[in-house]
Amino acid sequence: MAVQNDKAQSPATLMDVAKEAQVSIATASRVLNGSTRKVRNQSYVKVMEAATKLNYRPNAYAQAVAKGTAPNIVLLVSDISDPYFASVSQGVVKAAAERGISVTIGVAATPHEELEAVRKSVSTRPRGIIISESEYTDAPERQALQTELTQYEASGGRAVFVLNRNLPFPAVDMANDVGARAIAKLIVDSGYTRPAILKGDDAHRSSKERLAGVMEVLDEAGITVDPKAVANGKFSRTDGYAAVMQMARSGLLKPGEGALYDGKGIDSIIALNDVMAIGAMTALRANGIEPGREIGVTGFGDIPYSADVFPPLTTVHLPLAEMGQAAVDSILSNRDDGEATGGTANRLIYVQSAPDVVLRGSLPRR
Amino acid sequence: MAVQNDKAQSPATLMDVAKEAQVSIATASRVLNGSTRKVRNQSYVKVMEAATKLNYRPNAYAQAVAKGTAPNIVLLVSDISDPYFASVSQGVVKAAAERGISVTIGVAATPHEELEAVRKSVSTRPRGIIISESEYTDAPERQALQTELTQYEASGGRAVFVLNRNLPFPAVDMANDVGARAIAKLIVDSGYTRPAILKGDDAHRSSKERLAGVMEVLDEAGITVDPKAVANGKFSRTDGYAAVMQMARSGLLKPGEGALYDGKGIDSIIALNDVMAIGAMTALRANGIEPGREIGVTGFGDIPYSADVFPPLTTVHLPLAEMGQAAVDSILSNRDDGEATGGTANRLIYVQSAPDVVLRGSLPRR
DNA sequence: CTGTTAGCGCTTTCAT
DNA sequence: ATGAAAGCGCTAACAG
Repeated sequence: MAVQNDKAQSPATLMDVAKEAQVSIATASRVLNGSTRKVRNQSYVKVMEAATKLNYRPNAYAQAVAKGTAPNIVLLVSDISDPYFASVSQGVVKAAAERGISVTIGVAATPHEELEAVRKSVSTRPRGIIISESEYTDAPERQALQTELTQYEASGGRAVFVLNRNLPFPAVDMANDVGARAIAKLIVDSGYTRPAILKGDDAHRSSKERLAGVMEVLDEAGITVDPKAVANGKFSRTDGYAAVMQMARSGLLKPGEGALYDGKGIDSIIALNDVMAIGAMTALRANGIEPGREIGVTGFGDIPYSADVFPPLTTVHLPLAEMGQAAVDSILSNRDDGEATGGTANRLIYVQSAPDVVLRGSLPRR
Repeated sequence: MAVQNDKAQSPATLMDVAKEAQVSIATASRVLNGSTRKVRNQSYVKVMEAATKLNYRPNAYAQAVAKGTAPNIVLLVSDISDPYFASVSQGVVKAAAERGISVTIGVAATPHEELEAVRKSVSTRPRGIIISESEYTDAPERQALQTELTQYEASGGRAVFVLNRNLPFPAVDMANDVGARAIAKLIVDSGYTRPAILKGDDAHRSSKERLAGVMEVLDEAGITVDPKAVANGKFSRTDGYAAVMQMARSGLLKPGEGALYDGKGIDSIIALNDVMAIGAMTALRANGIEPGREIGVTGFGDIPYSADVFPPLTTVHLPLAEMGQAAVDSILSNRDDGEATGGTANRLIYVQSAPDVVLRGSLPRR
């Protein structure tokens, strides 16, 4: 019976390589990792050969400890499987990969989880922390989060919010209000007069801004939104679906029966988010109502699949992936560039493209 | 003018805490991180207070170096924004988080990138590497990848494939053939006789298995698939769309004109993957054909949004998130449990639920 | 160009 | 129960 020799065999270390190549460990380090190589060609070759032979892989953690930082950033989202976050993540991962930086994705759905996630992240001393969270601007954890991030920045890290900045840190932002006004204008111009609105939590920054923009235009147009036609929810497919089902159950959807708009029912649904809009469309169908025909629907975000539902969703285009990239760029940018403008704290990072309306089939002219 | 004191201020270290609490660094370590705490209550309190006061956060890298491993696993996908991967990722992240493990997500779209990603991952000495890649079972990198992973396993790591294992390592698998036969049977039983098939690359394992299952049933039913009605592509929305557009351009879609099935055209589309099916439906519409009415459509996977397209997609349900969880479980499971069954190499990890067909509107009876 | 030698922050025997 | 000290694998001065 063989000796217990199938134990885990640890990977070759720099020292192993140095020995094999008969050079000092410092030299080995220089050729294998160091930047400006000032090594004799002969040693270089010897080290490379030894490394290959031993299948050497540097220990990233040891490097990180020795250097003080590691080439990685962490991205916090509330749900990776939400197409919105998926698109942002894609941009983040791509931009990071191009710079040789890896990204750790953490999921945090509640303010509490978020705080915990940030704490854990800080332990990892990343170059930056991107928070692409979507809920709650005012939670009890808010203060603790701010403290944590401030501390983190003081130690050289960079915190960046994406689209829903609710604390004094740099943030990638888009003109939510502009997009909201555009979509509302389209509603008005297309002849709709009795909209329902599907919004997010009032503490949700983006939702609030979009709502404000929409209301402004509606007001100007002399359209009064029936309070009963404004539904709350999270920015999720499920809540969009639920909101419409609720309206249906209350008999608020059908003209005549409904108490909405003096019994005339709604003629459109303005969802402040694409997935809500998609959920709403499905719910409409579940009630025998053809979305886009009987009731116009609009979204916000232009996630990839908004073009594949039927009728295809008219929505506001947000450059999701670019926003993710911008966040990474911001983290990796020169650390002192905020000095001149009074610190980095409140810097807003705008992505080039504007939030334009994408016209598709879900909102035909009346 | 103040001294340059706004420099990055490094976070408190264990030593700082120890000093502050007036105990040894070892004691501090024990209360803050060590498992079985055998520390006097008094010291415990002192250390905790000091840690809080100094806002101590352990340096994860230093811990990793000292311990030899770190609590993290890496997940490789080819595209996070694909709902399929997003769902799997969700399961992975969730399961990992429950065990206090963080997951680093890497994106690798080509075999080459994949190999590079694995190499980089290994540097990070993770507990495990999950590969949820979808293309190419035979690429030149294949051998190198196997070597790399074998080495990795030898050093105590765990490699796990998800659904598309193409190398001798453990894999989370589902009975693709069973699902495929079921969907094909449904096609036949529903009265369809002239299907088009949208498949992935022939080197793609899942695609191959599904195709085989479908063909088997079709054969049994005496249905001969017109070769021109079989389209290749990647498992992507875009390729599904493109495949159908291509058929349309070639005049293969419409009865009479088409050369398919003796000029009678296809009556259904069997996509071996949901996103392809969704792309195909949109393409059908772009050609004035109503999916689900004129031409039946089926998918495979049951991604979240397959219920939101119209008509809702009839597809094979795959427990995506559960598969991700299973991969994590496998990595974290006892390392020696494979011994009895002749090693861990070829172990297949089946997830409980079966690949059942989900009946929705896209495939009405004829 | 290359080797020596301190650390980096933390864990973990080994004594006490 | 607690402290001293030896690493973990690697980088970065600092001398040659």
